[in-house]
Amino acid sequence: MGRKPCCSKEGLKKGSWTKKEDLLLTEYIKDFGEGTGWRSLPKKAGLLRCGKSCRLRWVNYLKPGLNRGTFTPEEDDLIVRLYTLLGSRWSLIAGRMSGRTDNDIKNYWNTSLLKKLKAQGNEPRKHKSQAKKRRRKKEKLNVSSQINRKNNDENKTRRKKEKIVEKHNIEDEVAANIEEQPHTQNSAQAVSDNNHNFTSSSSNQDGTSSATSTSEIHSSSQNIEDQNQDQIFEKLQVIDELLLNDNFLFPPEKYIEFNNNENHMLFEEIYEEYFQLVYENSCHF
DNA sequence: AACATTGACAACCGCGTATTA
DNA sequence: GTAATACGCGGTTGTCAATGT
Repeated sequence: MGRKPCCSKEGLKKGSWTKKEDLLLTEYIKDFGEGTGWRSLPKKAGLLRCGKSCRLRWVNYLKPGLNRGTFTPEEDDLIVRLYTLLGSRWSLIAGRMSGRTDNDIKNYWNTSLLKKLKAQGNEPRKHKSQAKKRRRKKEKLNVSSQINRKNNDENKTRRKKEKIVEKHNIEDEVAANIEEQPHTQNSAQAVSDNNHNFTSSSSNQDGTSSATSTSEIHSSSQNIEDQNQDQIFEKLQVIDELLLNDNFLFPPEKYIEFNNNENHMLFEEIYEEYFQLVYENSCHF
């Protein structure tokens, strides 16, 4: 049952990579490609490293096409905006920045950019830690019995289905509104001018936030005050999936309305900001 | 010159999810 | 369907050079 046993870590080298190791890894990948499995790569390439370490070294340092130069002001701006929208989803952010790795951006953010922003008084609102979210999720699971776990799995399947339905709803609604709604001028600039107004102005006093899709907005006037920030991120993830779907073309006029109990803010602005960023800088289109 | 501090970045660790037998 | 394993991600730590005292 299961895969063959994992190799022991005993005897494997740790710490900084030598030029010789870099060469061995580069040569191996040049000859056999990346898709041969990181687990078995070190042995085949003659390296005393674990596959994980090899992958990291390749992805963050040796891979051709990496931009290891200093970050430009334009890149700074892009990182700040994407962080505001996506939080510390570094891989997502890196995916929209040509030649930059998630590790690079994360390091730059933690060591330089954040300090720079703090000094300017523009510190973005801190997003929920992804790791903490995971831990909370795990704690819940630990409390659960086997039956609850099973229920969790069932719920997971159900949520997956719901997400697909929601995704389709957003596509339909957004498409239906292309011709109905005029394109908001300079909304991206407005968002930019307000700095992180997506996360700040949309937050309630108790720290909660609310969001909704166009289908919800147009179909009812239900109160969404109790929807929390996680749901906003889920919406953004849906948008993200849509954006990354080659078969789905996203005209800039499409919008999703955003709402909360304090003020009314069009999700369109957020989306448009996001869309503009992706258009200007993405390697995915 | 010696030591302390800071900054930058490489690398590791733990975890969740996907994949596989 | 289940458990073991592989992979990828985010958070954190370690290391080393530059700078300050």
